[in-house]
Amino acid sequence: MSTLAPASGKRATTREMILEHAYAIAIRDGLEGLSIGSLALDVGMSKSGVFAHFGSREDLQLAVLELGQRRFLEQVKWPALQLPRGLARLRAIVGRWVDWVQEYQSGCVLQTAASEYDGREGVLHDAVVKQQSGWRQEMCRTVTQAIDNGELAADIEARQLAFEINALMLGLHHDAALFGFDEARRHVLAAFERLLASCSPAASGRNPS
Amino acid sequence: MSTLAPASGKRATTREMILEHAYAIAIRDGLEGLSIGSLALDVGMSKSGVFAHFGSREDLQLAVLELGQRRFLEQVKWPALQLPRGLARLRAIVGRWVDWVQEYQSGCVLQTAASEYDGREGVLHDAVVKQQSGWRQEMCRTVTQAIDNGELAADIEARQLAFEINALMLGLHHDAALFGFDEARRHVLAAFERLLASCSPAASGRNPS
DNA sequence: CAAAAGAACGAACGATCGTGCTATTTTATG
DNA sequence: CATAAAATAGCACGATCGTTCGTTCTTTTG
Repeated sequence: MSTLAPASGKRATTREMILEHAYAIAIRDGLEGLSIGSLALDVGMSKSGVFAHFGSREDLQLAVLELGQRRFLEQVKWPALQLPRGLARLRAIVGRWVDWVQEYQSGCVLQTAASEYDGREGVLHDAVVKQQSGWRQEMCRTVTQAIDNGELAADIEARQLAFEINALMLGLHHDAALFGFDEARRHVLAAFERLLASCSPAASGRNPS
Repeated sequence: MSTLAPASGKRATTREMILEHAYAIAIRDGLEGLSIGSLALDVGMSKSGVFAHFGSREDLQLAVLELGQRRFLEQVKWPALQLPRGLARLRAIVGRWVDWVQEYQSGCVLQTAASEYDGREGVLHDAVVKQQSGWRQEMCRTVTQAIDNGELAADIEARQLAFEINALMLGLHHDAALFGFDEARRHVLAAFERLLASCSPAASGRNPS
């Protein structure tokens, strides 16, 4: 029992190493474009060796999707949680979200998966819906906290504002990939600031109803 | 030369019939999920019979993409052109665009293709970029005409507003597919109206700079 | 060091992929 | 109706797909 193995055991170690490569492939080619053969070639193992670590291709895809979600939360959510609830946290989330899109410009696994599996049914579809609706709910919660703080107008519909912010990030992703990141970021940040201004409790104008 | 053949010849006729089926498949499975074998099974022909109508799979995908673009323009752009230039036309475009998303809820070929080929290079990537940037430019032009008409504030950046409208439609597509169309439409229309209001020349507030 | 356990390999499977080639059938022409 | 031309079918190819199975190599355990 003098296991010098790195705490997690060899099995888990190589599994994570494989997942890392799979994640990189999925960023470029999507979860549907991820094949066990090319993955094995990439990690320098045999097909069956790679396959043995996941019961099936579907389980591999699921694992990659979960890795993407974990990365997203680590990079966007957790750091923002250190800021006080409300507007400050909302700004931090959006800022880090923009950085996230910049890092994975040519394909965030979560958004790619969303458009790959939104029409089909199956385990992956369910996982995508769960992931997307969960994150949306967290965005709603943060917006609600900003309202409770009095930092956003009281008559704001949290779901409406969360939808609009999400749409802006989709637009960022789309434009960054096709036309270039810099201008897309300018557009997103300008739109977000104007959106917040129109939601300010001092604003006399219309709010996202 | 007593051709009773329907004007376009048999070749073109069956080609269009095949394209129709390919379009339907691409809506569900994307252009990458479109295979000649399954398409042949769908139209009730042999693989080689279908293949002969397009020089390659890539040309088939290109043809489907072009069909999608033609459909989009027919359903969204052309009808809106009958309205006077400016704000009325912009509203018509957005309205018909929403209807378009409703019709092809589980996958507009254009958006699917955009997310499939934004990271790769090749003929399809180029076609997608050309299509997307062309349409964006048309949106910019309509916005500019509304400004020239005095229906939108003079200091509005057309590219910014066009980006925001496109982002809203991406959000509609995303939410409609994952969470249901009706609420997504509510969100989009509310956001669009608020966006227009904030761009009104009478508005004292900030505009999309 | 020997024995048991685990991890990776290599080969093969049936299927499907896109793409050629050659018949055969269907259509249009004189 | 005969004949040329076009459209489709049929077959096969090399590749790759996900998956299974038995063997070999490596690691851990007693």
